[in-house]
Amino acid sequence: MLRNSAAEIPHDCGECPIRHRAVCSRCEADELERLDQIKYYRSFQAGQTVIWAGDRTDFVGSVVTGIATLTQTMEDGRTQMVGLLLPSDFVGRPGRASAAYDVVATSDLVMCCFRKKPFEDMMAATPSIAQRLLEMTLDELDAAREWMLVLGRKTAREKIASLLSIIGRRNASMNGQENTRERVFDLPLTREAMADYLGLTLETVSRQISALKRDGVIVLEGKRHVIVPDFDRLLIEAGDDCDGGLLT
Amino acid sequence: MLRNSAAEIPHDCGECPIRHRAVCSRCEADELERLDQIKYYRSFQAGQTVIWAGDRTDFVGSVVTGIATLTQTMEDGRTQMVGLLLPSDFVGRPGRASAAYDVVATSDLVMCCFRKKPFEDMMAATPSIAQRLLEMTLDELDAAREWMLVLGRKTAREKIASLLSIIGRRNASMNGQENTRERVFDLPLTREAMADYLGLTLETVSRQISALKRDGVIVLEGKRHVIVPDFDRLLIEAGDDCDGGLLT
DNA sequence: GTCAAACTTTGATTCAGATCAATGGGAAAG
DNA sequence: CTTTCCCATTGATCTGAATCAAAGTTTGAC
Repeated sequence: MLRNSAAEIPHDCGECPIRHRAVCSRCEADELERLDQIKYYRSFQAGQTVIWAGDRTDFVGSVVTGIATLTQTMEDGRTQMVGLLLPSDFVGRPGRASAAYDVVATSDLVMCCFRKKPFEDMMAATPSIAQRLLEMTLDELDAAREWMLVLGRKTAREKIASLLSIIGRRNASMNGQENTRERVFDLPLTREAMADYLGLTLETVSRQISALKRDGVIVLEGKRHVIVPDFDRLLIEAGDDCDGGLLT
Repeated sequence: MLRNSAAEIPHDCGECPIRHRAVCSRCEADELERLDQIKYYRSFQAGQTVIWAGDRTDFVGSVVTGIATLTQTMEDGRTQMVGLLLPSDFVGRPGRASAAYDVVATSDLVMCCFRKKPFEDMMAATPSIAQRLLEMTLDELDAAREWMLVLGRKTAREKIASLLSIIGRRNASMNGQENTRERVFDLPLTREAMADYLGLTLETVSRQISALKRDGVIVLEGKRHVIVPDFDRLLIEAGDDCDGGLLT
């Protein structure tokens, strides 16, 4: 059963953990105040579907804490993940009536939602929101295009190494532990979810993770806790340029 | 040798073939006039590289006529196309100093370019441009995500059928011949370019096109001219919903 | 007209990853 | 403590697409 824990959630934008990265990050105090009037928090449990593809949606919003996935499914059941939503990522498309993809909570999840119509109105009147959303959308487009290279041209081993390096990188940028040779993080995804992300089967994911472990590229503690002794080595395994690719 | 045929290009926005679809489509007369002052046309011959990945770029712009591709290349030479640029599509990213991808003219190409700094300034001051660019970027993101499903989960035959259906659809929407059972168009890409788009080899592309021809899904006249007797049949071969997917 | 270059098709063989099939934990429920 | 369920690993086999190889076709240059 759904237990809505909105009461435990901080409602003050000043203390919001994604205040400086989300769609509202460029808002002034008065703009935040107006956003505050149309916002509300929603909690989801791990495994819950947040939005069904094709459904009408009456809200957009930001991931505050937790992780969600954006997934596309074919009639015969084949599925492809098309986005991984981490804290501060935006969900929904202003100007569109129905959802294009399934959104599923991978961990327990808290979202800061805005009623759609008021948000659209506010966006039209508030350049700082529209500008930030454009910037975030362009970043997502770049990520999607990098992912197209992974899906289209990389081997299974390179795909796994690519996914690990992306998670390792995003994790480091949140903890401020960049530029360290060793990196440690938890995998937020099951083997099956990784397979859906990478266009592989879960068996192949498992085999390639075992292979990377055997070759000393990674060390596993349990199923989810990953230690990368030499991050550059991982990037080489991913087929990436060592300098970390295109983003600056 | 490069022959710049700018003299033959219409400079009047009122007669521009992409006036109603490009990034400037929502501009008023006075805004167009200001854009006019920072715009210039450039022509490229088929095969010419418009922008090299990593290069500093001092312009952004729109494809006016012709077709270009957006391509990513790994050190060992594997390449993946990550975008197909048709008339009205936008090239370049405001706010970024260097190009992330190679842009190559697939046919003879005319672009309407804006010097970057003035364009960025104007975007900040002109909501109609920023709004339209956001809309176009969201559309591209949707297209990229649909492509991720194609790359990650579809078979070679489905990939070819998907590409043909996308070209057939975009072509129909430009000629206003929607809703016809039969559709006719020219392939704007070589077999190799199709392979780069689909994450296949050119041999597999050739084989699957031959197979679709043998099975009567398509009729070929020459190498490039395609007749699709029953477009719904093609969509089924592509593994898509017959209703044409998510866009409305 | 011949020739060269670029593009395309088709065939034979190989191989990476899918599929089919057990087996192995670990955590929560009883 | 045992059972159950979910997730993960590992093995055996199969197959779709890659790779290697050779012609065929079209176009434009000379």
